[in-house]
Amino acid sequence: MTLFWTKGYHATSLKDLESALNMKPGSIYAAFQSKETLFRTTIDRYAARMAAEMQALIAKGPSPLAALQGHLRGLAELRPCDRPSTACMMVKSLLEVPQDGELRAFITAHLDRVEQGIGAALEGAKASGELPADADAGRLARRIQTYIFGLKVQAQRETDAGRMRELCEDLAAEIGRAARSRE
Amino acid sequence: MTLFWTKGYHATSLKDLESALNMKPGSIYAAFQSKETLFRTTIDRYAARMAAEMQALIAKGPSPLAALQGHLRGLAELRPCDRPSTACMMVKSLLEVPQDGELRAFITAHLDRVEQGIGAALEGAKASGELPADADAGRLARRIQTYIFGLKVQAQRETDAGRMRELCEDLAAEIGRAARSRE
DNA sequence: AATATACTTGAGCGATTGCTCAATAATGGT
DNA sequence: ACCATTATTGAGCAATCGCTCAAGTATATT
Repeated sequence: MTLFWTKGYHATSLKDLESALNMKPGSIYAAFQSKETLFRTTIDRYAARMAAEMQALIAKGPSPLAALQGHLRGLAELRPCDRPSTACMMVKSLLEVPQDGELRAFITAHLDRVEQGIGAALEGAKASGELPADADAGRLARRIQTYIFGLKVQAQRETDAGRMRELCEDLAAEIGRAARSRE
Repeated sequence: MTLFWTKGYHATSLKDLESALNMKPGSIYAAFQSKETLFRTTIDRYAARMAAEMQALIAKGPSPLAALQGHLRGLAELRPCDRPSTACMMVKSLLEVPQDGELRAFITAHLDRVEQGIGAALEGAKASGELPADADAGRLARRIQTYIFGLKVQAQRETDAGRMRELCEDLAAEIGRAARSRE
């Protein structure tokens, strides 16, 4: 996963995978049927972790909205040393994979699931009164996901930690404002 | 450019380039010294066009801020048939290229320039009173660029045109609100 | 201990990668 | 019309790509 995450699908060779997995080509092809299938499996695992983290985050936080705001603020602390890459593997893969291929559909399906996860959390926020009853949870969810995408791209190039913190703060605050006024 | 834009750097082979440029390998290596140099040249050209479009947009619009808002709304109309890809070639390349390489620095430098272009336009907005005099132009510029990044990623997966329009509208409106209140 | 089953090995396949270079064609100056 | 210069050609290089498979090694069953 680290390999695909950092180098991307095309730039990761089987030699890379052999040494990382400590397996010879034959074993790799016995376990996974092809490089693409292995990649797909990796994406699955990554998506599952992503969804679980999101779930845990929302469950642990004081409230769904506060948790999501906290998540956005947390993106300021992304450091290349902690994780393989500050970028989202899903977004990297989305942009790398051919437009009309099945891999593309596979990835977008996962992103849809994450978006719906956020949406479900926001529905919960509506039920508890944190969000107005007439708020459009799906629309706000899409917006939050867009913020996350944008922030993780920025994290790839931003060198100044302070500015990154400002940016995350701005977007987190923005979510709060958007939630207060009805959409 | 179309090739690198749609397929990405690694997935574009010299055979692809040969047929697209209608040149044999020798000529390509006489004109550009390597695939990477050709890619770099392409990025340069793309960045120049990007900057020029941005400049033209701001010059043509009723005001800098309105022009930027209009640009965000315009992202809803991105269609794969118009341009090679709805994604930004710069962002695609940023995510594909190795973290510490010189190509990375090359791309981030271009993105910095675009950000500063937006910042300069916002300074103009301050001068004309469209933006409060104490507003942080650079900070807002970074935010707008982040929105653009996020929206162009979303454009890669969003199938529903209406939802995309909503999203762009939300972010465009948000820029207006952020500009009105001081940062 | 013998046998059946499952997993691993690594040499090497054909195809493709980015790229070179001697030979050839086109161009421009006089 | 001539030659010097510049540009193009395309066969093909070494290296690498993703991948296969017969042979070998470990594990489980009896």
